[in-house]
Amino acid sequence: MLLRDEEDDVKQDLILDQYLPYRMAVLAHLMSEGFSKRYSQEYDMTISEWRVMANLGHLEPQSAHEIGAHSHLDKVQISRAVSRLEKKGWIQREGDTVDRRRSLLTLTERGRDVFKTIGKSALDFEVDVSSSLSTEEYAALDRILLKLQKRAQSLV
Amino acid sequence: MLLRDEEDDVKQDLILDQYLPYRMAVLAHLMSEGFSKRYSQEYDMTISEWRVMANLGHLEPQSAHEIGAHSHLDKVQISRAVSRLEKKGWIQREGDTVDRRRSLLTLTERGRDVFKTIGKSALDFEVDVSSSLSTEEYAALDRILLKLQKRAQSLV
DNA sequence: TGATAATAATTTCAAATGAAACCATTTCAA
DNA sequence: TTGAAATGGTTTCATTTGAAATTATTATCA
Repeated sequence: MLLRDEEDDVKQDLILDQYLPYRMAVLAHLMSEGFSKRYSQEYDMTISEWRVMANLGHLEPQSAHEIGAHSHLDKVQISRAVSRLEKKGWIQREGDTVDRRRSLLTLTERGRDVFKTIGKSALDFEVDVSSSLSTEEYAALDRILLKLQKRAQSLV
Repeated sequence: MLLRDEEDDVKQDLILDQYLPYRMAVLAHLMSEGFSKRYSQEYDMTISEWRVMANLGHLEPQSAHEIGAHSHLDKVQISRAVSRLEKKGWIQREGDTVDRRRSLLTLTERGRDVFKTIGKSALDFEVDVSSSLSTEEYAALDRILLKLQKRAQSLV
């Protein structure tokens, strides 16, 4: 499709507020701000750490590499997040006996509590944000994001 | 609205790929990657620099403060971007005679050429990414993003 | 087999970033 | 007026980040 402005001409010049990648960046930033504002009150946690925990909360055990494949974090970010989380006592590593390069990561009991608490608050936040949308709009957004992500992925 | 999963229960546990703020972050990142991949071939430019230039490309002159209000960049980022851009010879500052704390920024001729070239490529990229959407979907996305942004803004 | 390549994860080092301090100027209010 | 507060912008300093190098282990295949 061609993108057209109000006069139905093909878009000629770039206006930042009307530019999709910019709008996505701003919105993603606002959401991340808004959410981390909630949990950082109680817990000191970075985005990377949160993503690692969320992955483990969903499936355990996983290696750093597996988490990387499901979190859009690179191996350095994960390595750092993991060592911070371990220091906090929220996750633990166990050497993989089959492949000794890897460690298998699991949440500790305290880590699981933290995940549950923050996870709950994350879902609340999502509900809050998307309360501005109708059920149909939410469904449309889901479909559209899938398409865009697939397409954007192919362009990287 | 309540968010429901496939079994039509209210969402109970957080799954990262299905979590809106995460999906937005990933998509925004993919777009920014994809686009900067195109222009960074020819021009060495950061996101902050690009946003400053895009603002000036749309409206000149502007002070750093005005650009900040339209770019979601803080004053430190802008100050740095501006001095880099000036060093490259793409923008110029002129002291504001009315308020001598401010500088009025404009693109140089070369800067405008750069803006035009990259702006064109940015629009091409947007067309590419959104080619996966129908006209209706694109319109829906526009509406939805406006709502979400408004809502997210109110939650920060 | 054994040499080479590939993989998982960590470390290093330079550059980017953010928060707070700072400077210059302007606004406000007593 | 004039002194305090506010504003526009820059600098400083400590932290975070990313790319490339490094270490340890496993896979490949001649």
